[in-house]
Amino acid sequence: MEFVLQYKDALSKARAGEITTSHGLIQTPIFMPVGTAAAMKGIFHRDLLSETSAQIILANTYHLYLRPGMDIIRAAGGVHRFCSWSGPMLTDSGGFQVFSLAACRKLKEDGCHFQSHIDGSRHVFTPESVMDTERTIGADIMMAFDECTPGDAPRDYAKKSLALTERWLDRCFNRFHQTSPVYGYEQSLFPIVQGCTYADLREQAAQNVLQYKADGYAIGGLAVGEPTDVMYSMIEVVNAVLPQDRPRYLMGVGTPQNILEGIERGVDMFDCVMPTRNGRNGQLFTWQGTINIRNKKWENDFTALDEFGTTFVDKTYTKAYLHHLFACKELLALQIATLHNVGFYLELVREARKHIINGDFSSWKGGIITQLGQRR
RNA sequence: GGGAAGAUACCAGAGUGGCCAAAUGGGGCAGACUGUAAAUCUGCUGGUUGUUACCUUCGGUGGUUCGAAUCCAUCUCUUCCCA
Repeated sequence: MEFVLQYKDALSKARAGEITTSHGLIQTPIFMPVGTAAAMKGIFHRDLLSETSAQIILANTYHLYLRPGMDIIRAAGGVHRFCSWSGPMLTDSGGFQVFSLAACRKLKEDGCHFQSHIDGSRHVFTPESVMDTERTIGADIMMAFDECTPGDAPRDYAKKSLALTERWLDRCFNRFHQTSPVYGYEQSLFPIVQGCTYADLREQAAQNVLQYKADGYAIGGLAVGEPTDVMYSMIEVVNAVLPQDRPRYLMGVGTPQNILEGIERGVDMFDCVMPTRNGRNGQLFTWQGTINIRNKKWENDFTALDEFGTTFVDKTYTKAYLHHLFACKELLALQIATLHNVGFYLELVREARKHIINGDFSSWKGGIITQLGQRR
């Protein structure tokens, strides 16, 4: 994997660059749609490509490990072939499930002991086993196995948690270097900076990951309960330490506003379930802010779904029609809303990149934030 | 013509003397959702009022009772069964 930093904004930390992977180019800043089980809920990969111009998508180690299991992925020839996506892919390690499935797991020094949310069966995820699993899945970018620390963790816990993540990180890189790609193309491993909401822990964590000379670096453990302003300041602390010549990935973020603020602070890559999940729940992201298409006010609005939208659904369908589809719980509603939202997110980062290159990112961003609404 | 059951809030449907402004679904209205246990979850859904409180409601009318959606009488309507 290679990263070329192409443009740097004069008035902010915003950057535009290009990542080269074995499965193609990624122009940054980029948003990566989340397809946890190697599927974008409600969108054909074909449409993801042709309608939203998605350049890289996510899948999840924990979920793919449980279903369909590594035997099937290996037999399929890796995740790209299995799900028919020929572009770049990234796998999260299961570190987020340490957080989101806290109710069914025990953290130990060796790793995380999960009890499957599907059938209750027990599975131990160690840094080594996760590296092996991510090798088998075969994504272009593998994430280190970490503990995603809750945003409201007290300092003592955050410190202990970070220390565990750092010991695991060392084991991840050891295993990563001891093993080879299964399918012949290169894979990269990104470490994840934790440290919760404590600036000194974040800075120390950022310093610590530098030793691995990774192809890219991630900022994790944000947008997990802490105030948004705190998230922004943590990004600043970490990005001040991370190298300029490697991509920075802010994990799990976020709202359109969060993404613009992240870009302004030097983040290159984002992922979030928000456009897909919220879309399925009737929330549409637009340049005028979010709308809840289930609200009665759209019942007789026969204007285009989104006159500024870039996907075919935006001009093909009306707000009234999508409102109706949600009221009837039609499957088509989920497809339309999801495609629209993912299309919007990718248009958002394309525009950001364009304005970074044009040299007017800051003023453009200010205007857009006003348009979207300051909230969140 | 004879017999039986029933009428409850937008709909369906519990309740069968006080704890009932009335369970539960559905529908409706709004909100939440950030490395996906999520096509999910939460709140509200007679009126006025600040969660206290009061007022008007359980087919109509009239009773019994300290007190009625609940008991009695009667009327109207609905459904089913037998001819």
